[in-house]
Amino acid sequence: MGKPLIPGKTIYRLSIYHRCLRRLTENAMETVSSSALAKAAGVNPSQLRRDLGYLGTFGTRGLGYPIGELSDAIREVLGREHLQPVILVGVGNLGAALLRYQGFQKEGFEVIAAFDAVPDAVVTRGIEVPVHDVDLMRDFITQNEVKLAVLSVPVEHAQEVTNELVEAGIQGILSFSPTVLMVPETVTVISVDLALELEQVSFFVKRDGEPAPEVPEDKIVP
Amino acid sequence: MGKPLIPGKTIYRLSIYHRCLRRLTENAMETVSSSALAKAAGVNPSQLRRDLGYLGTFGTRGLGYPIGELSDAIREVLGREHLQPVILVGVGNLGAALLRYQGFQKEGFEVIAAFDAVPDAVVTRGIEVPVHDVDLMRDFITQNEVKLAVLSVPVEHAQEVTNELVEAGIQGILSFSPTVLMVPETVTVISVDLALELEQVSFFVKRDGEPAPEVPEDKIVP
DNA sequence: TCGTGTGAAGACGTTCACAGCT
DNA sequence: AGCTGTGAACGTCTTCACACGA
Repeated sequence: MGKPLIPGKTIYRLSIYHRCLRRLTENAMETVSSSALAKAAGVNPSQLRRDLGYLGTFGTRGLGYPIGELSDAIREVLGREHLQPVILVGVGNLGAALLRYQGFQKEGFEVIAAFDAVPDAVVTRGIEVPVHDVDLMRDFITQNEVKLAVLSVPVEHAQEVTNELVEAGIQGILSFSPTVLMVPETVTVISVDLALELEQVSFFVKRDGEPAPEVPEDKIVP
Repeated sequence: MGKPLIPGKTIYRLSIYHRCLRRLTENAMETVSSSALAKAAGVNPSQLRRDLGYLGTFGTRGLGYPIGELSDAIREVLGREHLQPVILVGVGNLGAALLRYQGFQKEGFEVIAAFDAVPDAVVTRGIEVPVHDVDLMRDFITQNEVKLAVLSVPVEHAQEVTNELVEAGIQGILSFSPTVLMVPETVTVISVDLALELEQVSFFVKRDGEPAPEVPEDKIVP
């Protein structure tokens, strides 16, 4: 069947719009125009209308979009009607910080457990999530039907742990390892490579004060 | 003048290639073919050749690319011949983890100082970088001619701190705040939004075990 | 023969511009 | 008048396919 697929980039922006809409709701607003929401999200109004077009017809010409309905529609498309349980593997510097980080909760994700090769060595100050030995990971995943994992193990163990995750049934991985992970086509991996992002910034900073040569579309916030 | 500009996405991949090349150098290799390097970097060989084409003509037909020369050429284009000093602002959970994180150093960045509104409250275990009061930030930036900053303050202070950074002369910001930062055109901002990335993964995880509907090009690692 | 370099085609994403509804 | 929805133009990125050098 022909699918009315939504482009990946649109999905990303829908998440942004969703967050903006939430702030508007708190301010007891009822409708937004494409130009207002676009400004808040840092995109072109035309692009916003195109993106929202993928959801169906929501706006009222001359008026704008109903915030509540729009927000619900986005949440449904993103598949975020229900809480998604997440596990985190690798409770080192970064992993521990991510466990203390409140941002995932705010966006509706619950990190229900963490795993580490040496859980006893983990400094659990400020961490409320239980940290187990990585040997227990597989059973935990199957028993709790966890689909999402955050991977923050050292790069040299990344592929190995990924294989375990995949075998246990994980279907999506947010990886912080600076390496290319091999996974079956059915598994989604998104990599956040901190050093690489810094390198991007560095490139666009000219040494002699001239303006940046080009705009890296996605990530730039005008 | 007509500029032979390198596309933003190519810049990003050049960083990846550079890292892969380093690993090859360690293994005492002298040349690579586009297909081998492409495989390591997780991209299409054609794309790799096109990307390297922006650097000039390096490869030898029938043989491949000389690793050393290629690596140097990329480093030059990326402007990474010399160490770039970086400061970090906001030493909370995430900020502290980033200070302990070795990945920036590995990629040739030196975090020379950190700033926080309440530096005394910061747990500096394992942190070698000095943490100063944010009041000292401005002078530090001007005196040390720092161009790059990592921003990991709470979202409600992000814009305010950004303004200070920009006024002090910072030209590139790697931000971890889930918000749109307003900066002059001369300043580059790249945002890493952790919750949004997790939301991306979540979307591509189907609830009924069918394969992912589409590939988010950039981030996916095949 | 092997593998680069590149014109040309194709896929994709963004923006314009305006018709049409309220 | 104000603002959405969308065809069409435009620009960018990716991939193909093959000529050519080693």
